[in-house]
Amino acid sequence: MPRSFLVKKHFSANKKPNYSELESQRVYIAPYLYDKYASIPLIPQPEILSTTAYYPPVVWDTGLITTIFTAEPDFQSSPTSPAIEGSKPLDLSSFSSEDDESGKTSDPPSPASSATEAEKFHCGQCNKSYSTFAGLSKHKQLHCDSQNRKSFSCKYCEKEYVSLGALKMHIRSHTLPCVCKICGKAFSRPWLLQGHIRTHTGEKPFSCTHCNRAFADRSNLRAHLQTHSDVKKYQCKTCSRTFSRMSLLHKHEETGCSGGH
DNA sequence: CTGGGGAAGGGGCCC
DNA sequence: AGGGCCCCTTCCCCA
Repeated sequence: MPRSFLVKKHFSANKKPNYSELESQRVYIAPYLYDKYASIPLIPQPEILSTTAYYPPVVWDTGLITTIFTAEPDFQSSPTSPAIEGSKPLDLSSFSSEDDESGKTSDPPSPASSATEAEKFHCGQCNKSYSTFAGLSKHKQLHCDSQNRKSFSCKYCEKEYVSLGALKMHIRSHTLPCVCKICGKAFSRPWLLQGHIRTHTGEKPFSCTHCNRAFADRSNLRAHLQTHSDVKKYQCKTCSRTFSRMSLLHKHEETGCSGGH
């Protein structure tokens, strides 16, 4: 069943996008998806056009996919993108629940906790460390340099951001420039569209090493891995019962933990 | 009712 | 400085 209820419609009537600075932006297909790279000049759909300039959407169709497959790569595939090598399932054994316990958790990322001797740039305000000056500068701009903080307000909603980049990214959630030609769903970012495309292709590159299941989404695999663990990640403070997902814990708490489970 | 899967949104960090 | 990717989280559906 389509989950269009979760997808903001691209043709909202009260949208009046006119962000000229975003006009020239193109949406790229990430290289790790099809092992090719393409820059796609786009033709806005009539129903989302206004008399003002508009943020051009990506329109997916089979012809586009063909273009992607035949396009000359414009840059090398990112080494930090282990994801998709053809349609070969990925071995995510490193994402076992044990690793999750010792590694990243739902806690906010803590640069200091992963600090190495190379992280020699320290924030005087909060003592966090960064390996590069650029990293420290961005941190200070976002969090610890209040006198330099600026407010970039979204014209579509009440949200404010401390950087133009953050605002631009947020605005995409309003303009939804990435449109699936197959079903018409619109997404804010190319990789969200990529994930969506997998629902059409059936591609599931993330496989569980404990069973034969495979997943289209890494996070879903991570959640699945919890089901193989006796002691799950999310624990009720009242009854100590553990759950594989935070949502299940929340549901457990909301329905009233009796403390005796 | 509960647990798990599918799909998607969005913030933060790294390059 | 900005794009890409990772990760967490949420929501809904279904068995």
